Amino acid sequence: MSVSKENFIKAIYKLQQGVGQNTRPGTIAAVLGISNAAATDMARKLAQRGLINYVKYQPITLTDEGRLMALDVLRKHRLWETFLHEVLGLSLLEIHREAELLEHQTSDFLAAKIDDYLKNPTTDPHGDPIPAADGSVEFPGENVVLTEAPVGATYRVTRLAGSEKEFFDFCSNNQIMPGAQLTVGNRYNGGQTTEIVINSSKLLLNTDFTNLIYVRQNQ
Amino acid sequence: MSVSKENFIKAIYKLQQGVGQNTRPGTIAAVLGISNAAATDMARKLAQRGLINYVKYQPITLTDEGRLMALDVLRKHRLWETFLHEVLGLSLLEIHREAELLEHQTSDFLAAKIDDYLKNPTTDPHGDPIPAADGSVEFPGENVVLTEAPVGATYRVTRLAGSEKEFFDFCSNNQIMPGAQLTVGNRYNGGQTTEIVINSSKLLLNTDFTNLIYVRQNQ
DNA sequence: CTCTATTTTTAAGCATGCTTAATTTTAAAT
DNA sequence: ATTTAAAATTAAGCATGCTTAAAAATAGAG
Repeated sequence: MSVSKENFIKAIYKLQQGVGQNTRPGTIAAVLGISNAAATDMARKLAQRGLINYVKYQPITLTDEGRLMALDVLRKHRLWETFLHEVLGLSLLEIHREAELLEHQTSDFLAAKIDDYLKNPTTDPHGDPIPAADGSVEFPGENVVLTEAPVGATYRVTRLAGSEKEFFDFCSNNQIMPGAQLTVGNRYNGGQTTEIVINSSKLLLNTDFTNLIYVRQNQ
Repeated sequence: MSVSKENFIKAIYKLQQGVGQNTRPGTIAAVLGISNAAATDMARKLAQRGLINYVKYQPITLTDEGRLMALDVLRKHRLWETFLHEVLGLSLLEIHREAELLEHQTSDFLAAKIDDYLKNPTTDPHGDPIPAADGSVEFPGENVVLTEAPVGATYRVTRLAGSEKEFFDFCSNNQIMPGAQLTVGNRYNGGQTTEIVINSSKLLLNTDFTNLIYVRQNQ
């Protein structure tokens, strides 16, 4: 399978996971940075190979085979991220960039070796679950996006879902990382702004950041 | 630069290193497993980009820029081989196969991180020199191919230049690896067969294997 | 319910990196 | 020196994965 096809399948999988997102050609095209026409074209090809369900003008869904392929790529991506972070000390931003390339050139054999070396981790450094070789995934339990976490409670960060330098720089400058503890102090702006307290600093975050931070309530 | 172009440039570099080999399109095509026509075509394109010197019907040479590119790919290949061998415990055969893919998807940044982690190795597990980031290479000193090593002397293995499973299986079954000590006992068959003693076993090797084993005389 | 704006699809075209077949050039043998 | 075999080159064609532009379908606003 080609890099383009793997990325297309992966994009569909991720869009299906996200809330308020759709898997229409235009959305996929925007994610991948290609034209709508190219996305439609690719959809036709992948449907023919039995990887997606595609009816003209309808949203796309993955077949079982397509889902397995997406999970395979995601597995390799997240194994690399974990490896690059824990072994080579790359930052959260850097691991994404490198894993994006390496994921497509990784044999099942090599993935298994990395998995062994890391002692079969279940989440990557961003807090995303790492699918097993057979495609099974343990979805994290009672996670909630920070935008919607009730005021007054204390949480642990479980996941940083961004991919931009600005976001990771901010997180790293403020010790926001999976495992970190924070309290939601208040909400302003009709819910657009969330006040959190972390490491005795008070921060005001807008939804562009709080939508990317997932937390789990303590106890 | 594309994977095809990188592999083409790399093939030229390696053929230039080898003795009794040439850098004509047909030879390159055979190494890469493509048609002569495709090799000629690629030669024209790379010459246009200033990476090779190409005159119709003449052997190809690398420009300075092309040589640097070859060394960059080779550096990444050999860093990966070293890393996969030393950290993940892959065999000499396995590291080649995996590095062949990873080498093209490795940023200079990542290569530097791997290099640091390994404490700047100068040779890979096969005994091949690892070019530095600036393209400088330390060629091993008084190496000689086992086919031509004088009879009666004792040597250390410096390099295993093969890429086939059969060769590596044989080497690994007989403790032939960089650093191993051996004595050349005799030569038969008009030089086609070399008798060596290694680990108190006597082995008779033909040129298809002795051409791939490099040694340095003790002291 | 109709019109319009948006999205999707189709069509045509392009670069890359291959292929096979035909032609040209070179090299080797007599 | 000439013939012949091998190698290199050119030409034509194909699949992939894109592009832009035009046409068709859909969804949303009024």
